[in-house]
Parts: sequence; C-alpha cells; structure tokens
Amino acid sequence: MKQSVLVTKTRKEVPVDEVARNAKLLIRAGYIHKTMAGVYSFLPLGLRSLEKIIRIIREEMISIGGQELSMSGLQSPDVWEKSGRWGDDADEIWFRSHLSAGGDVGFGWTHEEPVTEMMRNHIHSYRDVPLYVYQFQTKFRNEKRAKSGIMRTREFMMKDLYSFCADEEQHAVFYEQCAEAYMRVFTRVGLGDDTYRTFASGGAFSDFSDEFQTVIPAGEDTIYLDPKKKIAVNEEVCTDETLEKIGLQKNDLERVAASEVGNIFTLGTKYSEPLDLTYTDAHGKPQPVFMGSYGIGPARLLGVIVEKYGEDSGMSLPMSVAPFSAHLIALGDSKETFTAADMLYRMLQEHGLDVLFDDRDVSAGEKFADCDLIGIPVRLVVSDKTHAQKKVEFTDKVNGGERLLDTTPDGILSAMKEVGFSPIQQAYA
RNA sequence: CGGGGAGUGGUGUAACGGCUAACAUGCCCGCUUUGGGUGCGGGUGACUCCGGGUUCGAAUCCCGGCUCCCCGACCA
Repeated sequence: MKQSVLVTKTRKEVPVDEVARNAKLLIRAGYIHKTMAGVYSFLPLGLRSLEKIIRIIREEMISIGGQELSMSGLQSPDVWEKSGRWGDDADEIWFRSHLSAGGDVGFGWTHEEPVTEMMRNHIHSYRDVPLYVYQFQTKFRNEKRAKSGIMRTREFMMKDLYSFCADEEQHAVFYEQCAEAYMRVFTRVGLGDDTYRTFASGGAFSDFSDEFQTVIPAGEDTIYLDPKKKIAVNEEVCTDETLEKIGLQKNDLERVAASEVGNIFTLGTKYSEPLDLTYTDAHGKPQPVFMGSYGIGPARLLGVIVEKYGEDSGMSLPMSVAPFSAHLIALGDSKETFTAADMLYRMLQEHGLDVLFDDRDVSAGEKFADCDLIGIPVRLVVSDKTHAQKKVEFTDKVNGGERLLDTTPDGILSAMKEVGFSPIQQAYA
C-alpha cells in the first residue's frame, strides 16, 4: 500500500488521557481510535495486525481439530437463567437491553451457555464426540473500570473454543493438546520466551485452571514463576498447599507482574447438566457431555506485544504481527530515484511481499520518524545514494543491522525470509 | 462501586474574577529543504464539556450533571 493514500497519519503528540504504553503508541501510529472509555475501533493498520494474529490462532485451532463457527452476540436470558448467570447476583458484567417487542436481551460476554444449548442439536451419541468448535467474536463486558489501553476493554474480540468430550479422560487429552497449541500461538506472535503456563483458580471440576501469563512490567496480575520448570502460579492461589500439590519449591520462585494472554478451563458437566446436554453411551445410557472452554483475546494480545516491543519513540513489531512486512521509503528529490523506488514497490508486491511504500512528498526525517513509530520490522530505503549504486538499503529493525542489497525481488525476498518473513504474510500483500 | 484528579481550536498547553482567550503543533498557500519531524512568510481553526447561580464583569468562584484519567474493589 502507498502511504500517501493510507487513511491514517501518525501523531507527534501523545493523547493526554492515555497512560498505557500500548494505547499511546497504537494511537500515535494510527492503529486504533478511542471511541470511549474502554472501547476502541481498529483502523487499517491495527486491523491488519489483528487479522494476522487471528490467522495464526485460527491455524493452530484447526491443527487440533477445531471447527470455526460464529455465534450471535445478542443473547436471550432463558438459557442463562438455567445456569444461574442472568440473575441479579451474577449479572454485573452484562450489558442489557430490551426488545421493543417485549422481553430482555443481553450482549454476550462469553458463550458457554448458548454453545451448550446449541450443541444439543448436534451431539446425541458417544460417536458424535469429541467435538471442538471455536469462533472469533466480539464480547461485551460491562467492566466497572476499563484500563491499560486495549488490554482491558468493554468490547473486545475473543477467540473462544469449546470442547465436548465423552468423559474426563477423553477431555484431558484435548486439554493438553490445546495447551500446546496455545504455546505455539504465543511463540509465533513473539511472546514465547516470556509466556508461562500458570496455575490459577479452577472450577467445579478441577483444582486449577491454566492461564497463560506473559511477563511484562505493565502486567496487571502477579505470578510466581519457576524459570527452570517454565511454569508459574498465580498469586491468587499461591499457597503452601498449592505449591506442594504441584511440586514447586517456594525458594525457586520469582514474583513478577504479568498479563494474562489466554486461559483454558475444564468445565466438566457444569453447563451440560443444567442445560441438559447429554449423549447416549455404548450401553444405551444417557451421559452428560464433559466440556472445556479455551480463550484468547487477539486485541489484548496485540496490546501485550506492543508493551513488549514498544519504546517511547516507537516500536518494532515481530514480522508475524506487523501490519506490513516491509516499509519502503523513497528519499531524495530526483525523479529517477523515486521512479526506481516505485518500480521496486510494484515488483515486491507482485512477488507477494506486503509492503508499505512511503511515497509521500515529506522530509526524510519525517519519513524515518513515521517508520520508527509504525513498527514494521524491515525498513527498505531507496535514495539518490543507493540508487546510484543500483542498490536498496535493508534494515532489520528488530535485530539491528543494515546492508545494501541488489534491487532484485529474489535477493530482497531471501533477505526477508532470513528475518522471519513467511508466505503467510503474502496473503496481505 | 469507594477514593483522588481533570475537562480551553484537530492535538498538546497558557491565561490574577477584567482589553479582541495566548502559544506550540497540525491543516491550507508560497518559497526553501531532501539520510532523522528543515527554515521563513501568509492563512485556517475555540459558543473555554453541558445546565443553573454569584458578580458591573466568569475559562477562572459556587451548585448540579455528563465525560475522561489514576488508585482500590471487581475481573472465566
């Protein structure tokens, strides 16, 4: 895409009502727009990043047998009353409204109940399970206090997967597969080294649930981690008894701030029983379905990535999630140089590289500053100087290092691959 | 939901109860500049969040409301 036609412009000044680094940078760079407290819109750059994250999650969900669907945001109270999550005690999280035809309606903040209800139409026999469905969907939560930029919002995209198994044994296999898939997601988006599977408060059917916590200074949770074993315990359940149960030594633990990027829950029959989701077993007897739920918030993930990869002056995002893989800058006044840059831009696009081409008539300094801010990990510069040598300057912003390359697509693409460009990005060119 | 803070051009700020609400940035025009937000000149842009009140006079003081931010509580 040519930057001259990009919807957004960068901003030099930081919006005063944002404190979180992720929101400051993402607003300045033109990724997001704040609609109101805890509610953000995604602009073209932000949406491209979000879509890349979604795509990675989708691939990993497919790899463990997930089938994508999309459920409604509007919710009927009926089904929630059966689980006790509509009444006055449990409802602070709800956004509610009324149907003009009469009756209440809620805006979904999770989907255990409706998916359980829906699956009654599709699960009848032990032959029908296991089954895994997931969706990317906007959730609404009436948070009393939104905070931390896009990390805790009232409207947000969530990937939620629900598993339906015959029994606990069958469930345990998938649960571990999903945990592994989650770690692959976090690794692919650049958070692998800092993300720990973390014991957290469980539910009716297990001692613990598993959270995935990424260590960042801005994290809102406190965890105790064992760096050697690569596992952690959320402070809220970190007692002597817990540590003994999971085999961790108090002295090995570090206390750090972290942000929750995913969680997986064993639900057991917590929802299948009240909502009457059963299957007929091999002996002809009805059995409740054994369920689990698994969540990742793609937008929050982007926030955490920016917290990790951002600085005050800008950011360098991992290739896998940056809105474009390369930022091509044309410098200098000469028409020949610009034409060379323009030709290179078109060639790279034809070869499947998603490149943002700064073709604007602004100063060199402004182009560099924007490049630093927008956070695309590879910078390509065509200037009078490089053009005279028929070269292009290639900068790996993440690892550092600058070199001159021939202006051939093959040479540039192989250099791109060395720094992590993969064919996935090609869909975005 | 408890506590604290704040609302002034698009953005960031200034203005003792008193002149036509100032400055920077952005945006537009002209020239200049082209490897780090170049410089100069001209221009555009604000019912000072809303509603009451006090006063000869309110951006400024008082009351109410709304919104935003921070801390806490809350948080599948």
